[in-house]
Amino acid sequence: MRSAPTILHLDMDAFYAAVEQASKPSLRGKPVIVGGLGPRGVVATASYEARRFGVHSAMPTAQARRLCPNGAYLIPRFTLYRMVSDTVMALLRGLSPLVEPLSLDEAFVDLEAGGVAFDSATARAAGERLRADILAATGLSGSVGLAGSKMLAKIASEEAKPAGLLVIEPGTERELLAPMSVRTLPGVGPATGEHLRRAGITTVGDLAEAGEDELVRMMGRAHGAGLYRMALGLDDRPVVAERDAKSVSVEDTFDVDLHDRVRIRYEVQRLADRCVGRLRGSGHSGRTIVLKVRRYDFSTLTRSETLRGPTDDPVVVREAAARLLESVDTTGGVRLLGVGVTGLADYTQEDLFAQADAPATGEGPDPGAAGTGEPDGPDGARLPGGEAGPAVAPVPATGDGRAPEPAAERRWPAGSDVRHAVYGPGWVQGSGVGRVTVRFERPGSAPGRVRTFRLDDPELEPSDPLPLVGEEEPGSDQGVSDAP
DNA sequence: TCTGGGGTCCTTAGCCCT
DNA sequence: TCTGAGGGCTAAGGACCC
Repeated sequence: MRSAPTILHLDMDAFYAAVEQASKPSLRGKPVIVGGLGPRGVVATASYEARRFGVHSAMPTAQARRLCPNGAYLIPRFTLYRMVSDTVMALLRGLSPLVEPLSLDEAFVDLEAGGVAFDSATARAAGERLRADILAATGLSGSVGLAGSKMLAKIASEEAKPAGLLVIEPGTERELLAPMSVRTLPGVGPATGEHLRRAGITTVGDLAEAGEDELVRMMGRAHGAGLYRMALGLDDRPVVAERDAKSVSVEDTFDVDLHDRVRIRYEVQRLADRCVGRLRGSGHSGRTIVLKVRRYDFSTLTRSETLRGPTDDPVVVREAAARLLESVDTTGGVRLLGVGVTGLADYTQEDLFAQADAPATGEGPDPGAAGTGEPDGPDGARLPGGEAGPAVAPVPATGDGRAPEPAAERRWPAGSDVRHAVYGPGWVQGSGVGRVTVRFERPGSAPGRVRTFRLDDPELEPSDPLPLVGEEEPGSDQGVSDAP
């Protein structure tokens, strides 16, 4: 806890939705909802216009559509969000070497370590400047909280939303926190909130009054003691740049529950391959393989297995996941499957040998001498009769069932980027009954026109997102090359 | 028509070892 | 030799966050 409010928390306002509005001029001022669009999708971010209809994060998209039938419903475009996020994080790093990103749209900055602030006035000035710089660089607004600790800086930015800045002066925190709901505190979610409520504790003041012993008795050692300290406004966690990842995982929720065991095995293999792809991409190998299964009734179970050494071999991960699946009862159906790897190590050449030490079983279809010496090769899970190789196995002709997947056809998810040979860049507004509707506009343009094409129109193709700011600065030339 | 995806941290329990 | 305490590791589940 320091004596000047020099820890800054930045939270971009309705980030995904705001990026979409900046990117698609026709959506500015309109309700925009970004999230999963399938029957089981949920809202990731709703614009402030959509929030007025009662739409909020984590709400099922189907419910959002009922509340706000005229909103624009878009799939997330993480590539673009990451680009914008990189720009914002670079501005933060200009303030201090100690920047701790929490997600694409949130970060802590230690202003003191950067030498840009030493008291209230200088901290506020740095925060105001930052907001202006972010607006200039991205066209987006963020909210800033400044305080003497991470917890309070985060609470401050929450209170400042949207598009504001709030400083919590050291010394004032206890009286400021006292009347707030316990749910304000980080780490207090629905379960803990309800637990506390049943004990008559609803505000942070109640929490402080309850005392540490009582909270530890109720919530356990770590949680209880932590809660008590937070209630007093005490938090001395440092801002930490460069956190190491601890696990990598992928998961899929299916539009309809899966019952067919062959299909379930196949999906687990695909997830294992995708997981390894991500693992390798991050330069890691890992030792513990985790299978996650969410059943038809939403009950979730996990099964894990720890190997003798870290691996990034798709065959090893696939086989471990297949073994784990054999211990799970899937009758009744599964709605979600996931595969993860924890116990991460930086990938090194030695890891390969650690895996290769046991005698290779199978016919070793894999390059790189990574035989998996697992004991008794598993059951029937050998199926996809060909490729043991890289990611995305094609649809296997499962001898004993229907094809697990419909043949790939061109799909145009709402919100995705496209380019038309004649009309240039645009985005998919909707599709159905053999048609796709595209709006032709770009970040710097006026709201664009809408045209409709056949789903298989050869002149239309998916494309990469355009940057929000930069391509066409006000002064520079306008649409020289590719506007029709 | 309920409830995504990618993470982190904590707790509990069983096992093995000292 | 038996018993107990305590640490480390593994496995499973739960809560929480964005």
